[in-house]
Amino acid sequence: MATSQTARDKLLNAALAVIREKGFSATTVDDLCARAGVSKGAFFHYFSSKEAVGVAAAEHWSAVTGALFAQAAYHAHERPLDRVLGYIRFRRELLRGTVPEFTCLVGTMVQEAYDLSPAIRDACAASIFGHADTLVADIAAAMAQCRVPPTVTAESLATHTQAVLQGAFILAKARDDVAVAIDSVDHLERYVALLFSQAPGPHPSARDGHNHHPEDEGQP
Amino acid sequence: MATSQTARDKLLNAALAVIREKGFSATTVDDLCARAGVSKGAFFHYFSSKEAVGVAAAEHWSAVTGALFAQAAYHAHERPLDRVLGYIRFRRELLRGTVPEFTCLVGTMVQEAYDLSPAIRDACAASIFGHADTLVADIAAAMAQCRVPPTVTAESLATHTQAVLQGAFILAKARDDVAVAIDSVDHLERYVALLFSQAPGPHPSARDGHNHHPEDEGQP
DNA sequence: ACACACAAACCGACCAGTTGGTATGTTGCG
DNA sequence: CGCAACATACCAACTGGTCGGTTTGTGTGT
Repeated sequence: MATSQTARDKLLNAALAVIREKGFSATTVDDLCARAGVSKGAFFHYFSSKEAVGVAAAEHWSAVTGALFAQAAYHAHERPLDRVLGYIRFRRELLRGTVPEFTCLVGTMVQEAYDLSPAIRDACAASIFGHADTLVADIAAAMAQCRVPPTVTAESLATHTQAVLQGAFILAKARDDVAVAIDSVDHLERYVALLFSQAPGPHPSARDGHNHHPEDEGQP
Repeated sequence: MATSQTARDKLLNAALAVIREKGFSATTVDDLCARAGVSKGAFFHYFSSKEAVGVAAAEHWSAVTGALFAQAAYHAHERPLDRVLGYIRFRRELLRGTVPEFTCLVGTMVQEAYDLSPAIRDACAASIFGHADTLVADIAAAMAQCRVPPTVTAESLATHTQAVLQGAFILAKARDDVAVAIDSVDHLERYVALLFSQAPGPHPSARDGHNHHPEDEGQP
């Protein structure tokens, strides 16, 4: 119900917005109270400390984004690879509006929380890697249908997609421009397409050596 | 140099360390003074504000890392593609020690500075994209020798490498483990290798390797 | 229907410690 | 001297957090 939104909900939604704009450390609890339109007493009624609202905001972020991706259309593709590529294209479509509107709350927070608060850092890590885990099944299914280099695992490719996205957000913030983020997502899509573009025969890799040129490592 | 290190130098080096650990907003000028072993008066003698030391730290970071990469060995490779891959491998070798020791100062700062200070954000952007620019010539030369998809540009691939690295730092911070960052750099190397290993298109004659280098940047 | 008990939700004034920044020095050297 | 390079003491504003109090909702006995 939008009408019976409790002060806790309002504070949590305010936290998503303000922390994405200013970062966690620069956000004051008065900021959150003002944005939420509640009093300081209400804040400390629901959250024992500023750190606690950081943890709760990360969990709230996981819930909100989890619902968004769960209902997205890319799951409907029949071929696993199309679901993976569909996910990447969906991420690109989300790159709209101002920078704080499409960047990732937990990616922003974890940078500051690394030293500040293990609890917040763990909540952010759970959000990022939990989201990555939702891709693993599709990637693994695609790998079962198509030969990829043997050192590639579904888990590492799933986390790599998150690395590219997080890095794209940083570059977009630096230049204050979405275009650079879109470019990186394009590269990510191209990488996945290339990885899975080899012939689908069940050949155990004979030729598939690691790309080490025998002539390099010469002399500096 | 080490003998006559002025308070400004000590503060700048302290800023590199502390801001990478705690982030910019959570760093106080007293933190910097304590780490540098100087007084607050010295701080405000050299820097007009906390924001000013952020800008100066970003510029100092550019100078330090610029020197590190300028003298690295990967420039010595003859084939441009080997220089590009050598850069990526060099970045992977730098992933050692604790997380705050290998992460990127300006990548950390720009997240917080986006809303806080345009001056800091611009200094961080200059550092990131200035570093990316040092790769463009080698990538362009590699593209001249090998066919890649037509939508790929040297500039966008150069910035993409930075996106992957910045994202890898975030994941490493979240999990407090270097391994996940190394994995992403592996994927980046594989992507570049795949991009430049495509079938050479309609003209196989242009593919025969080290024939003519339009220009060299000999740098022992 | 009504009065009452009781707890959760919420308010806003207040506090002690911290923050960025300043004013006023003191030192050392050409 | 005169000036740059520092140091010390200090301040006004702000910060996270506390505390007593008020409102609102809910169940209960009558």
